[in-house]
Amino acid sequence: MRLPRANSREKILAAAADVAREAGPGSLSLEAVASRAGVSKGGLLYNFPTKAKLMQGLVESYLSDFQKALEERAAAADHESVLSAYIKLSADDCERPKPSASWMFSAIAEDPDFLTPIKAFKHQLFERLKAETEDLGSLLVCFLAIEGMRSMNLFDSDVLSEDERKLLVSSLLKIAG
Amino acid sequence: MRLPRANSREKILAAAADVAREAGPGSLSLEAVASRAGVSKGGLLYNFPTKAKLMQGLVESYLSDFQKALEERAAAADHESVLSAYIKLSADDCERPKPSASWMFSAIAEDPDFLTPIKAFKHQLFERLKAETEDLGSLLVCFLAIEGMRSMNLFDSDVLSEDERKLLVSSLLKIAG
DNA sequence: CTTACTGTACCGGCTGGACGGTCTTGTCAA
DNA sequence: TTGACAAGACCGTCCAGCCGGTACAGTAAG
Repeated sequence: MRLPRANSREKILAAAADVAREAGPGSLSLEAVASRAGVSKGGLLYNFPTKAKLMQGLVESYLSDFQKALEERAAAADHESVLSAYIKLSADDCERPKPSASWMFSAIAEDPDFLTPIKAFKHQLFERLKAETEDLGSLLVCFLAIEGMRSMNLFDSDVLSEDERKLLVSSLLKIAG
Repeated sequence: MRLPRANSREKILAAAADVAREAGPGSLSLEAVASRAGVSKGGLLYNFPTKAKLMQGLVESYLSDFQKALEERAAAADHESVLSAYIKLSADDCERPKPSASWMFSAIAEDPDFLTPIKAFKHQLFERLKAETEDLGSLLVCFLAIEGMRSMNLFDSDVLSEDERKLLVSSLLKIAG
């Protein structure tokens, strides 16, 4: 029934993220992903020969999406710092009530090393921000606070109210200068 | 070989945390925990009738340990705020290179609801801090930055150097007032 | 135009193994 | 004797990975 013109890879990746978010990270099985993506298990394995490759694909697409979004924001208003762009981007990401990256937990359970590229990316981003910021203390506070915001969103922990998050973002932007 | 009076429960809990940390959160099986704790599978199931109960035990002991440590610190120097105590406690916790709570990933994979008590605890802590702090903006930044520090430690992400972490902590303490 | 070949994309059943949980039997200390 | 385990066999379930098909698409010879 060869579907006309669908990029199966992206469909599968999106389906995997959906399954992890909705059924829980522990329910991210190949069959669940295949069924969700409207693809047979064989078709899934054709695109991703192993579960590890699927996880890797998830990480890579996550990272490239993030980098693209960050670059776009940083380029759009070149008078503002990368740090500000990062703050705003993260705030927008965390606006969405449901965590979009629950699959990360599945990846960690599979093998903690899957997160290595993400760590490397963060390290690189941090170095980039250091080069642009004069006050290291402020940068540290901002960077870690964003990290905290992202982690809370990831853990689906709604400790902060809407207003509080807005206040947080504005405080961070002020600190960032 | 019945050992005299060793509290098996705690031994098992500690073993579970060790297994998750060393073999990865995905390798936290009952057999692995039992073997690590020097206990038979039957013995483990005697103490924790089900895996869910084991996870629950992990969460509860984590929370009670944390609360105890926080209370001790806050009481030791009653001239300092709870926020300062929380900052210092978290800094000390993150000093240890290896994350001590990888089991959390296992718990999430098993069932995300296991984290509910932890979320509730954090919410409660946040409310307590709000009552004590006059500047909500500063509190938010501090609270989230600590969250970020803890999450980085949890994910075993060593983006910050030793010096940077110290600078961060002193910056936070300054913001906390 | 047709037939035959080839490669791509995908289907779906199968299996071997791991895991959680149960149950039975044995053992030792209080 | 009884409570707190030890030891491990056993079962049902689930799942990743493999494999043998299948339905096209493109190409190219005849």
